[in-house]
Amino acid sequence: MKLITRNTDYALRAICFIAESGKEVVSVSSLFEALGVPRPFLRKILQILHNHGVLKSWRGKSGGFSLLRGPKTIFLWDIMRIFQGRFCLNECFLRKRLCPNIKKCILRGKINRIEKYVFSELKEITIDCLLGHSKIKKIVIRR
Amino acid sequence: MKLITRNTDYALRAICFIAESGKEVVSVSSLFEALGVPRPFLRKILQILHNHGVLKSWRGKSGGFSLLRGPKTIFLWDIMRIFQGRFCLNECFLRKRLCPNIKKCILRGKINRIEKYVFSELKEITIDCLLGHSKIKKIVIRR
DNA sequence: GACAAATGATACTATGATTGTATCATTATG
DNA sequence: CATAATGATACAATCATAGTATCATTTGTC
Repeated sequence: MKLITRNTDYALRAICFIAESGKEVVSVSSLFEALGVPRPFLRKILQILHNHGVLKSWRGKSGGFSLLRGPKTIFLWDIMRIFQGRFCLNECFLRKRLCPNIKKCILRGKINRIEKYVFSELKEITIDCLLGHSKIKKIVIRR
Repeated sequence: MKLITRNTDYALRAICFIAESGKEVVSVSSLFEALGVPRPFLRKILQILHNHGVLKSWRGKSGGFSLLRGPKTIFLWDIMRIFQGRFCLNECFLRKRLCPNIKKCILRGKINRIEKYVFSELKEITIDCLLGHSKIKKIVIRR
């Protein structure tokens, strides 16, 4: 079980790369070469990020994508929400129906406590947290 | 994303029911009636629990399953391991290969910290924790 | 001993989410 | 006006989870 799915992961790699590239606009081509993420999949992911107001896009020749906001104001949590929907560690179903015991369930309470902690930790993480911040502007593929 | 999958969930329900039933041996039939879990699936789950030394089984007419150990010595963690394998919130893959950046990855470190906490919380939970412990021995369907 | 009711073992199927591909339309640059 | 980029969107593959089916074996009861 993964906390972060592949598309969120790829999105993060792409955003970090754009943030660290120092360029105004980064094309799918250069992202593809740098990250090794499947090209059409990467494209789709970038378009979704654009549609959700994370990236700015530039169409036409020498077009590409750039960040709409600074790395300190882009949160991992938001990216996860975009690709993974509502976060929930509990799935209280019994044969596709809500479990009839949901109110009394002791385990549910315990999982919810854990979930709360995980939430709060994840919510702290920004793209800026994930960058290398090395003085030498070396491009590094990172998650 | 679920912390606990359906089969683990059903296994827990079954174990709790057996623990609370007060009977020596509980058949799949009675578990099925009480829990509403798909019968053949339930059977499979119980057999797996038996093979992993969680349940004792009694073959032949009026057979069934019983707990091999007391509820205080059966851990949620063990049941999860049986059905969900090794617990891991990180999946550091890039196109089916281990991500080349795995050592420097900052996100990885953060997820691992969260994982550690989740581990430690889950490891505390025993079947006994999940039981109702009401004086009146009322059978309740619970997770 | 025959039958019925239980589990043992195991192979198969269905479903759904994730992951990825393909294609055509549109836009901007040189 | 050709080319290289994104926009939109439908389609396909893969995989894990969830669930089913079947035959063999064991045991209690009449």
